[in-house]
Amino acid sequence: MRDLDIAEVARRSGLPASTLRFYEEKGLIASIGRRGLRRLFDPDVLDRLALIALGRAAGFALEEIALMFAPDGRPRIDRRRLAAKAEELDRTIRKLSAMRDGLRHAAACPEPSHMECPTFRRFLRAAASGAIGARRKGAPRPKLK
Amino acid sequence: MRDLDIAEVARRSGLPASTLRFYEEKGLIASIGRRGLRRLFDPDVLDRLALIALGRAAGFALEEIALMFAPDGRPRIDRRRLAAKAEELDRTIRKLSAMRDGLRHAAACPEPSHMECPTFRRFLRAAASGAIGARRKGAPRPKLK
DNA sequence: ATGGCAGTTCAAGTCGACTTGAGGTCAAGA
DNA sequence: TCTTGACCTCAAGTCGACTTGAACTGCCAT
Repeated sequence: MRDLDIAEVARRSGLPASTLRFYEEKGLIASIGRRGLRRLFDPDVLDRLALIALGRAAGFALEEIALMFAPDGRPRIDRRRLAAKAEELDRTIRKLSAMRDGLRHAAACPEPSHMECPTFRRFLRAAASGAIGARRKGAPRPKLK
Repeated sequence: MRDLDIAEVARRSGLPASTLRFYEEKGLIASIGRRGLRRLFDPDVLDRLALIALGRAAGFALEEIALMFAPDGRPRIDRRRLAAKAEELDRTIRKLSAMRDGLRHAAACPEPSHMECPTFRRFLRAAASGAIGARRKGAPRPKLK
C-alpha cells in the first residue's frame, strides 16, 4: 500500500500535521481512510497541497481555493478568476514599487529632517490622500521559525 | 482657537474616530487637551497621521511606526530601516511579479486541464518547494465598504 | 432647563489561518 | 503484556488592527 500517514505527508509537503488536519476540516484535502484512528492519505494529496500552496502564494484565500476544486477533486480553475487576480497583483505591484522608490529616496535623502525634503513631503501627501493606499491582505505566512 | 475635535480630524484624515482613539491609545498620536470629555487635537496631528499612513502603506507595523517618532514627537526616521524595508518590498515585488506572470499564463493557457500544462506544473513545483513562498503580512486594510 | 446627540470609556468581538493544550486512543516494539 | 509515543478530537488561544456595543457624559440649541 502506497498510502501515507500524516507524518509522511507533513514531511513531504513541509506543512505541520496540525495544518493538514485543519485543511481537511476545511475540505481542502481529504484522507482516504483510517488505520485505527490515524488518517491515511493518497499520495495525490501532495499535488493538491502544491496547488493550495500556489494559490496561497498568489494571494487567494483558502475559501477561494476550495472553490477551485470540483466535487470530484479535480482542479476546476476559472481562467477569468486567474486573470482578475493577476490584475490585482499587478496593481499591488505598482503600489509597492512606488513605495519602494519612495523609501529608497527617503533613505538616501540628505536633508537633516525628512520633513524638509520636498520629495518626501510629496509622498506624505500622496499617502494622506490615499493615492498610495495600504496593501490588501495577501497571504500572511504562519511563521518563519 | 485652531484646535480640532475628533470629528474634524476624522473628516480631514479620512480615518474613523474609533481609529483615532485607537491610535491615541497606542501612543501614535496625542490629543492636546479636552473640552469637557472631548479630545482636542492640534492640526499637526494631520501630518502625523499622514506619516502613519505612509508607514502603513510601506508595510510597517504600527509598533514599528511608533518607534519612528522621537519622544518629543518629531519624526526620527532611521534611514537604514527605510533601506531595509525597501529591500524587503523589492523581494516581495519580485515574487508577486513571478506569480502574476504565472497567473497570466495559466489564464491564457489553452490546455484543457491546467495539470497538462508544463508551464503550470513548473509553477506548481516551485510553489511546493517554497521557491515562491507566500507573501508576508504587509499592511492589511480594515475594509473597503 | 432640557433634550438630543456627538463624544466618552471599557470590554469584547472580528477576520483569517493556523497553533496550542488538555485529555484520550491505539498499534507496534521490547 | 506493557509501555511508549505518534496520532486523535475538540475547544480555545494567537496575532494585528481595528470595530462594535453598552452604558454614560455633557455642550449647545431650543
